[in-house]
Amino acid sequence: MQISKGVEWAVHAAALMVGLPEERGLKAEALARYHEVPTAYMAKQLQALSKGGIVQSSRGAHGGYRLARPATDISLWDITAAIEGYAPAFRCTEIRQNGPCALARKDCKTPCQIAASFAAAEEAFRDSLKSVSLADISAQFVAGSSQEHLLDIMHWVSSEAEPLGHSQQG
Amino acid sequence: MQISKGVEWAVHAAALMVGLPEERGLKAEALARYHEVPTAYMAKQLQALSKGGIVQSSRGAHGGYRLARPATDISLWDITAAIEGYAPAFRCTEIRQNGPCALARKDCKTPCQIAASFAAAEEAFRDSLKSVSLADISAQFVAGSSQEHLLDIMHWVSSEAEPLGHSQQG
DNA sequence: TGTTATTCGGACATTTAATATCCGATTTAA
DNA sequence: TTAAATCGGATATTAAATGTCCGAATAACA
Repeated sequence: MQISKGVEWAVHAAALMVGLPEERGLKAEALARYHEVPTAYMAKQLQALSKGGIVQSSRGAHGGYRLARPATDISLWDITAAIEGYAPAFRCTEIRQNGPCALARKDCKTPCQIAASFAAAEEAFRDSLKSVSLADISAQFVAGSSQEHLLDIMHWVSSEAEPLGHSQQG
Repeated sequence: MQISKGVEWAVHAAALMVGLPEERGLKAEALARYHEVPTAYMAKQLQALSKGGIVQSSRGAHGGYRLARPATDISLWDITAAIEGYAPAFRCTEIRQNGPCALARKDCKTPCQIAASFAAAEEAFRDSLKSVSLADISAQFVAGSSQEHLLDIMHWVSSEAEPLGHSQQG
């Protein structure tokens, strides 16, 4: 029951993109460098975010990534699902249909109590993550940081942010 | 983000043990055979349950397993934790302390908003599983099953359940 | 009381998934 | 048209989950 390390990186990277000016983006290498993580693997997470519609990407010279929609419309669950997929963590293999007291397939239309209980727990997990947006994360971060540190970040972002080309392909 | 298959087996096995008469147990091989799963791997899960204090074990001839305490006092979370461990699924690697805008270690006494949000989601997951006991699972199962099937199971259990020895070691 | 059959417990392979990396496809700007 | 730059998918490597085996310990029986 491990959440991929890529989720952590993806959320941090997405949170950094909240502060990007209009029509500007950050390339994968810069996003990796900001947190000192391996560039190629960071790039892989960004590809997943792109496929999931969380970020827009631009290729070629002066390419990069930026959020595909307002930070208020991106939840932590959206990012987690984009990286980890939507498959439930608890996999019911229907072993109740096995063995000397096996249940017939026709009597297994509804999930067993065990599978249902885990599904409910996972729903509670999802709902909790859905209730937190990138905008929330960003706002709390700003509120809890010194002006010095915030200026430091703004300076770095504006020095790295490039005006994107026009081929933004989701 | 996968929950081990062993958790499914362990919960089903534990649910079967709810119906055991006093002072009787089921051996690992029988518990594996009941659901047609590999004996050695089922045994491994039972060892984890034993270490976690969920079941009592007896070795030697006529040995076996039985629940270590009332089914009302064993939650799905207890079983999940015994198999998967208590480590949180989201691992914060403190990457906020890396890179050109790194935070100083002394400013990282409290977890970041991202780690805190995932911790809250996991707590919701745990709380949901804690609210379901083995007794609940068993009761719902009985309520939803035909008398024919229930008799079938009772017959199998009483034919397999052995009177345990006196070396019950937790 | 010793012996033997039986069962649990931990150490040991194998397979799958997560982690990390590289090179080609595509686009922009000059 | 060319060349530089960046994303995207295919490819290695490592860690974890899955599956198996044999020794340690116990109880029944002679």
